[in-house]
Amino acid sequence: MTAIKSSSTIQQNKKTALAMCPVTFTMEKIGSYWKPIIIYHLSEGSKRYSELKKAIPAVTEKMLIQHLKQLETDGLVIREARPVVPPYVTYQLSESGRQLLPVIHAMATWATAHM
Amino acid sequence: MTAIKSSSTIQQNKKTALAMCPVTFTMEKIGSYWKPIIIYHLSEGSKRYSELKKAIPAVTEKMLIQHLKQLETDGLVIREARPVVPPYVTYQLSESGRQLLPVIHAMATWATAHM
DNA sequence: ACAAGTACTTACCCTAAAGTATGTATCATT
DNA sequence: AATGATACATACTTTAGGGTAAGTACTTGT
Repeated sequence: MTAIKSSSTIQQNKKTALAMCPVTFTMEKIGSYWKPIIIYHLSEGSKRYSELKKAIPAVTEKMLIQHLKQLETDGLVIREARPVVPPYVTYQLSESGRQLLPVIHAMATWATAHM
Repeated sequence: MTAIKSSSTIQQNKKTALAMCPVTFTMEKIGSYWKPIIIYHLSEGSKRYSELKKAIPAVTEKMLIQHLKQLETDGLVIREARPVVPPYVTYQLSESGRQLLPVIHAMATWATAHM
């Protein structure tokens, strides 16, 4: 987890933008270019960590778990770990995560119309 | 305009993500946290540069024109300059820019439901 | 002569996000 | 005893985005 300097101007601007702009709030949650991809793949249903890795070959492991953790703490995905060896961990969209799908879908339709 | 290193892995990953994921394509166009705000303010209609500046006090001039230029070259906004002094420049959403409004709206509704 | 207004432009710096590489724990299998 | 599989963790480096500050052009008003 990267440490953030809450005193920096960037963070201050983000704060005010967040307070005033709901769109920016959503961007905060899904605004990296890996997160929408992860969410998209989870829209098909629950997936193991290794399945996600296979489904998204370009992502590095660091990025993958980093974003999965963020999505989890943001309440968008649910992590389930079975206490077995080797580990068996699955990720699935939460309710608010699923409610993001219209957003994802709206973006996808716009993109396909304008690529 | 910041020079970008097209050889970097980041850019390579973006390319493959763009080719495969329409959502990422949309993110490329509106994925900074100023762009959605700018688009939102232009959704009310054509605005002068100085009006946008007043409407979004936190944005610096550099960021504002930088993103306006990008939005223009991406075909999302239309710039009109009247050849007068002092300059009179207006910005408005293009057709594809207006078609983004459902996306913005979807994000806003999700945000207000989950803040 | 000089300030003011408008729409930029440019040079420089700082930070957060992303990438690279390597390491860890646990048990089953060979 | 070594290897493989799984799901991470962590130290270090690079890069793109954003911020700061200052300057430009052109004309009108004082």
